[in-house]
Amino acid sequence: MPELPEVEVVRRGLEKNVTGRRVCGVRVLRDRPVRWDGPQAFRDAMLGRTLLAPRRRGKYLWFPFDDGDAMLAHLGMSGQFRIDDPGSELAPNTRVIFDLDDGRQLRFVDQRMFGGLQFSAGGAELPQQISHIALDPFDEEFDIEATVAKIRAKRSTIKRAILDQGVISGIGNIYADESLWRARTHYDFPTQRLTAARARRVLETAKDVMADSLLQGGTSFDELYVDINGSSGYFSRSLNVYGQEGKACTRCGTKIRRDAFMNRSSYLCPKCQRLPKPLAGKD
DNA sequence: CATGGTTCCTGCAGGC
DNA sequence: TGCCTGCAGGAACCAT
Repeated sequence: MPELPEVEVVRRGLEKNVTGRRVCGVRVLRDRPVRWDGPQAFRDAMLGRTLLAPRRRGKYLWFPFDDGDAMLAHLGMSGQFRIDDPGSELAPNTRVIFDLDDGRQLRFVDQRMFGGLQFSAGGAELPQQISHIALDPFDEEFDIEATVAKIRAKRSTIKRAILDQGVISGIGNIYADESLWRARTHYDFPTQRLTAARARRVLETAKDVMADSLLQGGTSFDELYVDINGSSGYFSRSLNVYGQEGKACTRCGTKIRRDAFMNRSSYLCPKCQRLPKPLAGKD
């Protein structure tokens, strides 16, 4: 599932391959992933545009045009960008194809179609559609102390807070679990009871985990996440808790547990990651 | 307004 | 064998 490191791997691949290219053809094979004003309008808006180096905030990616507009993209669960020769076989679930002026194609592939593409008028610097998305920890302007304060002010729990893209962007279920394990913090730790030091540690750890993953090309479990050439990353080998139910914690040997959480999963070491003592009750 | 639950999608694994 | 259910999950959307 593409989270920040996976999206960044894709962005880097695209940067090398689409920067300066002009879009001279657009084919929408499936309407659903086009999240803007219908496929025909999208096609018209994209035709003839010259792409600059793709940019990223959190899990969002956008292609600025040389005229100030942009195409905004999100990979969702299973989205991929591929650069291919026009004659090559289409990957299953290819949704949109862009012909580039160097004779190659940029293809958007997405099995589950949680991802999508949209046109963003004036969005080259920052698409207005994502102005509510917080900075990610790799952004030069990311303010860790402000983020710590934001988290501690919430009436929620730590994992919900770091998954909230309006608080800090780029973190999904995998890196949330891995970060909380490394920071020895339970996913349900109440945000209001976090010390500033613990909140800071969780955020610093999240950046570390994602940086480590980036060095290995991201996390891949199957064909659902690959880079622009269709290759997988290797970080799945380094996972300590995510998907490791029943295996021994690499720190203490306790069996990793899977809890249902937010209609999905949370993996944790029940010994390393504990809840704070309950506050004295009113009764 | 803040918070948390629901929903969109497809393909695959596991049970019967 | 084949059908059915559950599960994977980002984020928009909706209800409280």
